[in-house]
Amino acid sequence: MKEAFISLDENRQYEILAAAMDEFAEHGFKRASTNRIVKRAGMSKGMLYYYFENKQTLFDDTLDFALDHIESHMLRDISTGTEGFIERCARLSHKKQVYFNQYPEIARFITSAYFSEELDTDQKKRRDHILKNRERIIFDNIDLGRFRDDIDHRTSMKLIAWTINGYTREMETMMETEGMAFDHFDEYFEQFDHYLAALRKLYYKEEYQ
Amino acid sequence: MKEAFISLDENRQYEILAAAMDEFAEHGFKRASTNRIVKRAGMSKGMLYYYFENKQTLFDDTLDFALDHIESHMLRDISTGTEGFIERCARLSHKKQVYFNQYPEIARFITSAYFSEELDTDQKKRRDHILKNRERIIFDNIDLGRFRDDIDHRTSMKLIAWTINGYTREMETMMETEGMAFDHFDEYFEQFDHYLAALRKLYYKEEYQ
DNA sequence: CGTGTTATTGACCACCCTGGTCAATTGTAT
DNA sequence: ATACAATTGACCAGGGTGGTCAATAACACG
Repeated sequence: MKEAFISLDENRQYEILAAAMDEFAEHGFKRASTNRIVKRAGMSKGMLYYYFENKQTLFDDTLDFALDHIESHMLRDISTGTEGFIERCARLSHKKQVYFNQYPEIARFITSAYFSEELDTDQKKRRDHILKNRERIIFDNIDLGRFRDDIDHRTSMKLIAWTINGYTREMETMMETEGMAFDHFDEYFEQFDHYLAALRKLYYKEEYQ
Repeated sequence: MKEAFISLDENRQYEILAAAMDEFAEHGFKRASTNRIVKRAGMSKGMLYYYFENKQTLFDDTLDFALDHIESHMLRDISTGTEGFIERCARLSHKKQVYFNQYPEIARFITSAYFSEELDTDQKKRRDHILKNRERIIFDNIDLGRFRDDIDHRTSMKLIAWTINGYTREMETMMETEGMAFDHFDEYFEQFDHYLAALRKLYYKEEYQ
């Protein structure tokens, strides 16, 4: 990441990084092609090496950017006071959904990095640290009193988390295959509320439904 | 697929096809390397072309084999009489789990083919036909009377399917990352029964729990 | 206008891997 | 000894790789 790149217009920076993220996400580091990256970004081969030292630092800088971005955009301000587990899952899920919709390149890139064996030790550490944080926060400050008592609370939480993940996964694939437009967005949230109401009826005591 | 391959020992045939499936699953048709396939299969380059015409027919024959295999091993005898939806999902999920565990190469290969744009029209048709069948059977002959009536039956079925998929997905990733041995298999089924009992308590009328 | 600086190009490099071939060798059964 | 099947891996032309660099284009300042 040379000064030439840093002094670039911010939007142009993002376009280039997005091209790199798309390519790295699809092929991994080793099989990613710098030729395809410059083609995607609409620039010449020379410019890439005017902006970055080499393929490795391009990848490192891109990963740094992506992790910074997801930390500051998705993981900031997700802590709250006490709430029900269903509400917690729904909130986090919604936040994730919005982020994935707004920055699909970053989301895909980080997802692929999650399974990658090509990261160095520091990068793996940072990636795992972020994921650990997310897992911790989901069970923090939950009002367990809302759960019906004839089912173990841990069991309820597992089942609810699986259910809501299933719903969001189905929506994701629907959006990917059909290319969901913004007018379906309301419909999506209506449906979501419908299912959440059902979940409350199933898992909560009557007074919390 | 020349006679030389057909007259081969069946196990050896499978080893070679498995090597091809691994490679195609990981890289898709175009980026798959015949050199890596022969290395995985432990044979020389020449033999591959002694057994198959070229890369394309190798892929076609491999896909044919895989689709035949999954049809006869996983999709045969999955129809039954009437049963509850939870029991249906659990049964199909279990069957899938067992198959994925026994033939992971085939499962991965077909999964990758599901998203592939590199198939020809006939191959896409056949692939979609198999998947359609599987989707149809899941809602056939379900005893809807078991569901509690204060929640819409379609809603219940959606929620249950997402939940059980979530569980099996978690088990799959656990097995992939930790390399689950057979001694954990019992534990896995115990847990599964535990969650199924909870689901029955949640979604069924009292007399069916 | 000239001059110096920065941005930008794409032809070019040596290298590696590709799908596929084939003459040569080994194994085997008669 | 002979015929035939199985098996090898060096080899091919072609294409893609990460990376370089001399040549320009664009622009700023005087």
